[in-house]
Formats: sequence, C-alpha cells, structure tokens
Amino acid sequence: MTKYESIAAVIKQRIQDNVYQTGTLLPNQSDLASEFGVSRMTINKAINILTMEGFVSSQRGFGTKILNHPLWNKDVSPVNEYRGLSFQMAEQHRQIKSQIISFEVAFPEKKIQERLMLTPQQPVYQIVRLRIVDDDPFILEHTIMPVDLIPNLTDDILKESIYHYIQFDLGLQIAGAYRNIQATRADEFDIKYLQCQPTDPVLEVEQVAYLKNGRPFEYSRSRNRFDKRGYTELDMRN
Amino acid sequence: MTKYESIAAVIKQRIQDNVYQTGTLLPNQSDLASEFGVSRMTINKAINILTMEGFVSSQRGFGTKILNHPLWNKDVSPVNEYRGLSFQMAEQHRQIKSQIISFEVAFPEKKIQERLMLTPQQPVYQIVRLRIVDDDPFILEHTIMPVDLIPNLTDDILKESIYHYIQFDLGLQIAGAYRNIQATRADEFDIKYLQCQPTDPVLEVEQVAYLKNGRPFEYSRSRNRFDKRGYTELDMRN
DNA sequence: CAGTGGTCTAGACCACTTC
DNA sequence: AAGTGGTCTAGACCACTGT
Repeated sequence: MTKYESIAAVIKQRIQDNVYQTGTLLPNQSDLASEFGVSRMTINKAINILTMEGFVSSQRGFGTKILNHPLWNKDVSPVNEYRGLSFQMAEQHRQIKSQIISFEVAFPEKKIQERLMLTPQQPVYQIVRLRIVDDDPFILEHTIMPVDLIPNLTDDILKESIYHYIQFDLGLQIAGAYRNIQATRADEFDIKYLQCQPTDPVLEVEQVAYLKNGRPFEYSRSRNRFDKRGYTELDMRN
Repeated sequence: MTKYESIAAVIKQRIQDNVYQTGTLLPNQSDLASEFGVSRMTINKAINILTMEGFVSSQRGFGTKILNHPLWNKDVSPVNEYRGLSFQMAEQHRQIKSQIISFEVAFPEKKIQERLMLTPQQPVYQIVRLRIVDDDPFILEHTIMPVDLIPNLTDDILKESIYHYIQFDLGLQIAGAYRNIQATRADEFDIKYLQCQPTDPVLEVEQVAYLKNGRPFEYSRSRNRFDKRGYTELDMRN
C-alpha cells in the first residue's frame, strides 16, 4: 500500500462519514500535505484516485469539490471487474453459485487464434459456466483460455474464482481488457440455462483480457438475462 | 498542451510508425528523459497516458512493453464519448445526420428531478433526435437537460453537436458520466424511427453526465439498433 | 489581488526482474 | 549485481478562479 493510496482511503472515509460534506470543498492541497506530513504531489496523486472513482472533482483556481453522488454505488464495473464476479457479489452480500455446464480442452478455432494470439496447435480450455445469484440464473459465461498460460485449471477453481487463481496463485499481473457490449437474441443455450423465452433479448459482454506482458489470457462471452442485470460504469477523468 | 501530453503524442506516433515495434520494449525512462530534456516524472506521466490508452504496459524491474493491439481502434468509447457522436463519426469519415423528432420544454418528472438534481419547478429541455449514419437510422436519442444550465439551445445546435456547444460556446467543463447499459425490447418509437421489428432487441445506453462543479447537466437514453452498433471500451490501468 | 490546483524539476530510495 | 519502473520529496512556476 503506497502513501497516496492510504491517504486516498482516509479522505474517502471522511467523505463517507460526512466529515467532509457533499457539495463543499476539500481542504486545499497544501493544508492536506501538512496534515498528512507528505509532499503536495502525493496529495495530488491521492486526489486523482478519488477523481477517477467519482468522489471529487477539481477545478484549477477554485478547489476540489466533494461529489459522492448516491447514484453510483459499488456495482460500477471497471473498478471491480478484475476481482471477478465472485468478489463483486460477496461485497453486496449476495450468494453466488457457479454451475459448470462444460469444461473441455481443444484446439482453438480461427477467431480465437486471432483474439488470443495463438497458433492452431496451442490448446485452450473451453469453459461454460452458469452463474447463479440468490438461486436465480443470472449469467451464462463462455470462457476460453490458453492452457500454457493458465495451467492446472480444476473444477474446484472454476466453482470459485478464476481471477483469484490467476492473480494470487499464479502471480500473473492483469493489464486490462477490451470489451464489446451488444444486444442479441436468445439462442438455444440461453433458453435452456438462463430459462428465458425465445423472444427475449440478451445482453452480451464480449471481453478479451490481457496480462501486463501483453499476452491475452482470456476470451469470454457473458450472456446476461436482460431483466436481471445491466452493465454499469463510472467514467470520470481529470 | 502540457509537456507530458506532447511527449505522449510523439511516442504514440513512433509506435504507429513502427519506430518502436510491437512486442519490444520502450527505451527506459531515464533515457527518454534525457532525449526529451525533461525530468523522469514527466516521462512517467506520459507513459501513464499511453498505458490508459492501451499502447504500452509497464512492469517494475523489467520495462515498458509496446502492445498496440490491432483489435482496439478509434471506435472505443470512453476516450471519444465527450467529444460527442458527431466528432467520433467524422473521425471515421462517416456522414452523420441528426433528425429532430421533438424538441420541447417542460417541468421534469420525478425520476429526472432525482437524476439531474432539480426541483419540480426547474424547466428542462426534452429532446428526441434520430442519428442517421450513412443514410441508415442508427440511434434514437432521448436527451433531457436543465434549461438554466444550457441556455439558448436552438435547432441549429441540435443538428450539429450539443457537446461542442457546451464545452466551447458555454465554456463548461465536463467531469464525466455514469452509464448503465441494458438490452431491452423495441418499443413503438424504436419501431417507427429505427425501422426495426417488434421482436428486435435494442441496446440502451442510459447516461447521466456531470460538470466539474458537480452538477449533472444531461440525462440521456440512447437506443441503438442491435444489428448496427455495439458499445466498445478499452479498460486499462496501471 | 490572493488563493487554488496543474505541472515540472533534480534528485532520491525502494521493489522488483533478470542474469 | 545491474537495471528497471514506482514512489516520494521540497521546492518552483504558472493558469486559472474568485472578489
């Protein structure tokens, strides 16, 4: 934990505890620097974090205003995506179960070769999981990963969190992801496992996730019941 | 234009010109600092920009690898959203027309009062526009904005870019936006103006956009023909 | 005008990777 | 051990805001 991260956490707590009130200004950066006994650049970095997370907004020559709008809660996507759906749901005290529909190894088809930068001879896992939240079918997840990058994948890991396994057990560093979100019609799989009607729309999140070394390690298509879940994000900048 | 922005632009150009090749490492930060005649922190900030934009990925103790994956092109969303759809389409050399379906002033209903933080007595614009790209109906956009914040809105502005008017003519600073993306069924409006079938799914992007002073200035629902357009984003971090 | 945040410097120390 | 990027400092100058 760096200094600017801890300071950001403290200020965030003060906002949530109403020590700093919504609509008012934060103390100026010099004062905060004195209080925390750090240089102003460190305060600046802390405030940048809070800006990206939507807690404050700075204006040169004026100050840093506290926003903390109730609309955006912890459900917003980018922040939580890499901790996986399991983590996200636990945070909201919701029970998540993962039912493994299929779990196979095969050679990748052409589109997957391109997306995951593989040769036709590099085997991949092909996983289909149904994510069930509070006993309702929620998301049907088709996941494809290169075997050489994610070795020794087991049923037990799939039932828990793949992301936890990748980051903590394998020690791989995630750089980010490319996503494409679309509305589609329900296909046979959706009808069967998500228990939806043939005429129901489905929200599909297609994702390619990358490691810091540049290698893509996951291609996934998450098919969401349209009436159960949307994709939410907070997009703030300096 | 700051130093780190110009340096980021130069390095980006070198990547696109293959002076720095995909898969190799960037020169180290000290060398780049010498070359550009700036301190290393400035180089670091430049590289942070390139990281967020998906061009490179750094690993402590190793170096900064050049990614530049062909998958993500200029169509990715967060970067372009605030320049408006007009700008985005112009960049891709596509012709966009905006047909004004309706343009009224009214008192806001309850949901809008909450979203835009208004009293029942503060009037809002209610705008419905059909965005037509290359002669095909693309998006049906329902936009609601407070009159006091965005005065003197005219048909001419609506046919061009609202975002240009807000940022350049009114001089307002945009902080960011909250979005919720869902799949829904086509309603009567969609069928009529997007020319879709009653059973077609529709991709709806619901957005509340905020100014730096904390005030929300826009609530919009963009209804996209499911077969014409998805929502794409690149989500990279340090 | 005084006060604010944004940028920038020239160094420093440290965590980490690779050999 | 050598080299890398991440953090941090103590200052400085500047652009911008309010009155």
